[in-house]
Amino acid sequence: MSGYELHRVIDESIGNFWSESFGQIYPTLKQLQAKGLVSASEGARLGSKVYSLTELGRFRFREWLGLPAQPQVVRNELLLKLFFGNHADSETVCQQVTQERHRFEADLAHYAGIEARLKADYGGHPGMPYWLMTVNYGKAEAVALIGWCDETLKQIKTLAAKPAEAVR
Amino acid sequence: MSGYELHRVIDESIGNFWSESFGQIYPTLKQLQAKGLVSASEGARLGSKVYSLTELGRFRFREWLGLPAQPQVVRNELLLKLFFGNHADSETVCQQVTQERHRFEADLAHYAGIEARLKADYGGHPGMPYWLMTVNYGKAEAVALIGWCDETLKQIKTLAAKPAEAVR
DNA sequence: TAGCACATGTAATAAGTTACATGATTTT
DNA sequence: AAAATCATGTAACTTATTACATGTGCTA
Repeated sequence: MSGYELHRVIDESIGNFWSESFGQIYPTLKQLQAKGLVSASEGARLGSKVYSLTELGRFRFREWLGLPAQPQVVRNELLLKLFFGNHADSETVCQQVTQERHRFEADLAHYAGIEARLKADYGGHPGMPYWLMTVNYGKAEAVALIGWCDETLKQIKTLAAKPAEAVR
Repeated sequence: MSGYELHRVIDESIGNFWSESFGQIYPTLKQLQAKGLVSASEGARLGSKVYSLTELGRFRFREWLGLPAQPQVVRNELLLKLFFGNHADSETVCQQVTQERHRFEADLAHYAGIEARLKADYGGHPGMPYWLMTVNYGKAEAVALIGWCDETLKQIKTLAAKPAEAVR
């Protein structure tokens, strides 16, 4: 597909856990072409290009699938702020946690939408079971962290009510 | 504290969800000093500096605590590979998921260690309840995702056994 | 014909890691 | 005396986003 199309498809399919900008996509496609991993042909419009994996590219792709996935470096601003929670008033901290809870709720709704659209548009596709597994990852995470938000909000309120007991 | 100490303390306290390298720490301390948010004084060693928050710095810090936490852009290589699971054999995919499961188990053990050390070394500290909340976040996430790993591994094995039924 | 979606690409900027260079102090 | 730890700092590099510049082709 074209770089433009690639961008849209990435957003729509794996947007929950991956993203690429045009500034990455276009230069990378050129590099991949230089390495012989993709080939370009004329698109429908003037100046547009349609890329396909070469045989070498497909081989390298499968090779990559077997390489152990590297975990990314996590930077969680909510937790950073929560860590210093005793320097803020409890309302401020609750606001932060509540906002995160809303975010996870929105994620869940989003996942439900994706799942429905996926099943409606691509029923029977061999990739489907794997696509749903990635959605389930997000769901499992969101459900667990909504539970954490609720528990944490309760704890913060308890702390605010009886600050003397909090330190025990 | 000194830049060096800051690096160590960050690793030991909030290392689960935040990290800073020397290449960030030293230039940033200088910038903070230029802005009047921290002040530097002579350390115990020749050439070493000990930084403290100024009153303005402490004010800005509290201000920052109230600003809504921004979620970071997630890039999950495991899910990216899993998404293309139908292009690999099921053993390869299982390996990836199993590796992730090991990672989460290791995280859990790590959190247990942190919690024990925290309670032993800083019992009664007013920050403790908040510190434990950040640990609990990691625990909740890890437990949920270990569950997802188990469920996913089961599904992949089912797919491998009856590929024809998989797509339904 | 105006506006939107399609389409490519580069430059400026941001954010951060790694490696290197250097040296003091403490511990073994 | 050697090794480890404490300590500062810079330069090179990597990775990625955002904004900008430019233009095509369809549709209301």
